[in-house]
Amino acid sequence: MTGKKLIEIYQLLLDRFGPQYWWPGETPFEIITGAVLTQNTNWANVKKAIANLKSANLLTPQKLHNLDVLQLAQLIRPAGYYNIKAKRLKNFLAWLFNDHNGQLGCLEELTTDRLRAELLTIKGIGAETADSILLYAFDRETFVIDTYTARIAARHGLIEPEADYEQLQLLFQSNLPADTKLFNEFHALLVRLGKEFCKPRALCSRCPLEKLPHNLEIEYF
DNA sequence: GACCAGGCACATC
DNA sequence: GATGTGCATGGT
Repeated sequence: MTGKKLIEIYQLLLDRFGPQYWWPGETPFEIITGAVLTQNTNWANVKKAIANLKSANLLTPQKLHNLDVLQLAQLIRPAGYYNIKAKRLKNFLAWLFNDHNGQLGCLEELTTDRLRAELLTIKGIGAETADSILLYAFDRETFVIDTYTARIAARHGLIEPEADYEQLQLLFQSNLPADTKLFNEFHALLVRLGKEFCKPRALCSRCPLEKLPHNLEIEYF
């Protein structure tokens, strides 16, 4: 695997789909909230939950921190898993207020490694959610690995299908220039590709990357 | 009605 | 350490 090849894939996707303008969210806190709500969930459902929070004028760290967890759960219901996600948002806010004065701005002072490590201590924030927050809310040079990215990389023989999160992240981070704009757009484009062409139980048909060596031994992932 | 969606923690072996 | 399971709504 070479950086050149990944860049070629990126350029091909950008030519095909155009810029995706990620992350869809107006503020860092909206991005963080969306990152938790979208766990294993269609973004259309997340939008409804975020719209509920916005129309209730509650989409700030302070207001959600003060809100009863059961009320929060009801507001985010459309996003699914609403009880556990309400708790996860509360866990994030407890950390923010207990350890960082309730100020997202305080997090800017932390190194990326430190911030990532702290995010991962929060129950409900795993590797992908942490990296989404780092890249899209804090503009840190971290490549986000999601289900689509893993599936696409495996099917196109960019990596072994058993590769874990760290190996996948290393693939992208060690073969691309550390550029948040690039990481942002590339990941968004991979999700776009995944949604349209890389379904779990069907081989891609007319995949935009089909000129790449497609590993036909791997039927499903 | 089955399948899928921009995961994660926890139980069990 | 690997594998299985609960969490849940809403669109196709």
